[in-house]
Amino acid sequence: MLEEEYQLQFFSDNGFTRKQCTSCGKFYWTRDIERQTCGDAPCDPYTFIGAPVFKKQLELSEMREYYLDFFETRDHERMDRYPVVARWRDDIYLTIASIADFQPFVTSGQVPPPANPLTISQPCIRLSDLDAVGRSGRHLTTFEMMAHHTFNTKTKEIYWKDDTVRLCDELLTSLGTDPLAVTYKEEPWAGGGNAGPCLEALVGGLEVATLVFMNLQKSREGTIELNGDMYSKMEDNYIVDTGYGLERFVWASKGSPTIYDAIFPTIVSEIMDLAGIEHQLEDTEYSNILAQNARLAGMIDISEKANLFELRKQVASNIGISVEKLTSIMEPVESVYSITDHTRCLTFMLGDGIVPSNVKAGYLARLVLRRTLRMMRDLDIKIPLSELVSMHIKNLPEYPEFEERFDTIADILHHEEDKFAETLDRGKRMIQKSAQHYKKKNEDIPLETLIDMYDTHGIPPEITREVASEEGVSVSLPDNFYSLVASKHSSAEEKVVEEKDIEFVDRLVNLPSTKKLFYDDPHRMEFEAVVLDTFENKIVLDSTLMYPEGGGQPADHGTMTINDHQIDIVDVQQINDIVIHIAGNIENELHVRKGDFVTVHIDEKRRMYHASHHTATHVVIDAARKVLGDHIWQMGAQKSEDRARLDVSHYKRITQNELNEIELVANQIVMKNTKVVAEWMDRIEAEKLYGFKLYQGGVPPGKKIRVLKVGDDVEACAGTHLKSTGNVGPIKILKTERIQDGIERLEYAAGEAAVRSMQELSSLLTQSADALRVRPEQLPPTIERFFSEWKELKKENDKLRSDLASSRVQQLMQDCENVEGVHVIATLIEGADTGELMKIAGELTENDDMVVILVGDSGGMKIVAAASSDVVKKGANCGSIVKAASKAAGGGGGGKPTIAQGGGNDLSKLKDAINAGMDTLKQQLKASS
RNA sequence: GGGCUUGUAGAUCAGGGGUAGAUCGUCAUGUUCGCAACGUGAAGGCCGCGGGUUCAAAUCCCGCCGAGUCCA
Repeated sequence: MLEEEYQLQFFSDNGFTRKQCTSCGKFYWTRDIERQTCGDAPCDPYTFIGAPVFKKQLELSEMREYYLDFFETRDHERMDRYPVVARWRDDIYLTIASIADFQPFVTSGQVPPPANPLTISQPCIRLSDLDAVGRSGRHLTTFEMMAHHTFNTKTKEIYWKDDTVRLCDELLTSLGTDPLAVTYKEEPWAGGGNAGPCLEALVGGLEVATLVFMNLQKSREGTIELNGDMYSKMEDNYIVDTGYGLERFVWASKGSPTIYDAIFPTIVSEIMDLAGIEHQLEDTEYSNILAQNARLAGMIDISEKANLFELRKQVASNIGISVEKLTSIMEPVESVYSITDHTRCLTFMLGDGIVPSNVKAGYLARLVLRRTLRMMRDLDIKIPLSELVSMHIKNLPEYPEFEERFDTIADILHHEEDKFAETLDRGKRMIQKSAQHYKKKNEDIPLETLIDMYDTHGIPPEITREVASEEGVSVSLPDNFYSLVASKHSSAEEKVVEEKDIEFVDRLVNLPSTKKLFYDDPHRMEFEAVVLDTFENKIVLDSTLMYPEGGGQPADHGTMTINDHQIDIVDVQQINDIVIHIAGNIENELHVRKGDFVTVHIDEKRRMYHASHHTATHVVIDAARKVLGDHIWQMGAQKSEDRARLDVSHYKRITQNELNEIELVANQIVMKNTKVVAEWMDRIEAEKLYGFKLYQGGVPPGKKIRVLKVGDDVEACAGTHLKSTGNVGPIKILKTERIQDGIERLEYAAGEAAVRSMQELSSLLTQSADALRVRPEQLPPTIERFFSEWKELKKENDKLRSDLASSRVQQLMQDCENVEGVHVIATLIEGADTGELMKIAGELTENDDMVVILVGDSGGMKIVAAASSDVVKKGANCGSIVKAASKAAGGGGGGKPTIAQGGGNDLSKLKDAINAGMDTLKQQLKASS
């Protein structure tokens, strides 16, 4: 990054000099002429622990208010926070920074900022340093990024670097920071396709703020290189993106040994009590250990296991105790810190409506939740998670929405606890079995099993080791366990590259946006338009009434007439703002040219069916939310002519009662017959008015969005709809399906389709009832009766068959012939199937010196041979007897020496089969005698 | 979105082409004033559903449904 980017008027006016750090070699700005190092760890150790850098100690809420108020009085507009789950983004699940609130449309300039300049304190969640949380003394999964942002354009600059640094500096000094202690380190920043110069504000070894001047974007033609990527200047809009860590400010104001003791001391101490740990920060020796640990951890990246050991070694030697002693002191304390942090993370996640799942954001919630449960288990903390979350909610009165949602949150947590307990139980049984297996072989449990337990069954390796050692089998757990798991995945992954009509897309760039008439004129089904371009079977018009596929609503169909020629339009797609009509029945050439006038008729029925299912979808989600709760979010939707489906987030299976209730409520909404209202609104205004619930079906681009109200549901929606809910007609929910953990799929039909599906259902009923000669309402008991009778008859049949078999045994004994000194019975048993033959054979061979070759003729030819064990000793092998016999019958067979079965299709070969069997038996007996 | 595992008696699981099993639980019965414990015996299975391969499928293959889990 260029040096002049950092030459600010503010620095020269205020006696700053630019220096190079003697330790890391990076450049920084300071007022302190004596200073040698940049102020950042590891060049400078933490000095604020035990010696706060601010004059006053402030709690989280006080500090947040101080900050927001500071910027508010300096002409910044205060913004409400955004949710921690980034519903408005499709590239990230969680809000990771304050600027994420304004990406991508505000930062790209497509949408004007909600205020300019603005200030906000945005709760963020980052799970990338999960292992360091609790251990480093400073890492958190959840933090608030306080920020002031400006969005500057070519025509209007609010403020840029000078004012940004000035405001930051004023803020720090207003809190009582010694101006000489503040340094600003130059550190170019890049992320998410943008980049720019950046200054890190450092006090007492702690980075308290990051001031990013975003003025570059990734570009192939760019001339500025950063981290191996090329960037070019953004001329039209350049952005001040700052981030001040609220929790760090509070920590710096208190100077406590760890950030955790600064921000939620009461919860930490409550959990310490529960874990039976004496957490006496007044105890100077104990406090010193924590402080030493945090100071050194500030200088080492402890996500590596080896580094953690190194940290322990240093702290131990500084304090003069053994590493083992230190570890035994630190580990439980670190776990408590981590539990405290993680439960706060869960509070925000669940409070903002994430439903734990095995996919997407829900998976991240479950990951944090299970980590927490594991640590609680290790510390033998037995209270439910909901109580810990409840402590956080009480501690966060600034977030009343969490309190409101607590019942649902607690329910979700209990549900998750049960699930994890079941997973662990299942896992333990598997490990016990596996351990016993290896114990017999006198071996350790192999690494493969350890990985499999985790990867396939979700059992953490520590638990595998623990359970195995209870069984007396040892397991070696390598340090790089998780990367071994990861490598197992990466080797199996492959990517499929999609081919696109690049040539066509390139031509689209030069075309104007297609005028979409279907919003203003939703009921007109015929229009004329001018052809702007064609490509193979694709036609672009200047305007259209045809709805392109989008928002789960399929494209309109129709016919296009040009002169006397008719073309079927079988698909309509939208690329950027251009609608493409795709023809189905072209033979060699499209009889349409640029500039032609065409008349288009839309398949009205299809459109109406789609519209009706689309409106019904909004009705159903409204009903689902009313019945199941506010955590219901649309996770996907698809409409067709005869049905529609909606995927919603929900943490348990929808019961039949709930389903009935949803169906009822949905139909009540229909019967209320309220108007369906669509209006184009300013995006920011709509978000302010309705919140992010707008984006159930994804985030549409653009400054203005189409806001659609159906019943109490308000969403950004581009689909075609009916005029009022009454027009939907009946809604019949056809089924639910759990497509993923935490996601339920509802399938339903609306209007005519609903009537037809109900007719189908009742016809199924009457058909079933007719088959049983009963009235439909008699079906359940009748079927019950039939089924149990069927079972009884089956049993009786079995019993009779075996009775029959025994009675035949007597009779068959008379047909016994003597072959090579053994008793042989070889005969046809009419109407017998394999099972019957087996029974007879089994019983006959209870006699000594007995061989039977039985043939049945039920469903083809069945052959069973059996021999008593003494004959087997004499060389008889029924497997080969049956093989030979069934081969003669044109089939195959086999089995054990004592008993075997086979068969063939050719009943006329019956004699041949018996003879072949006999021959084989004779040979066997001869051979061994 | 991708990967892996899995579905057998009320529960937990074995069997992995050749007559469906074990343990616990249930019921009956014996010993007991009664209970527990124990002995003896019995009941209890569309082997998730539907196709296919085969003489033969719980078992192999395909599809569907259900459950679990790791990752992006």
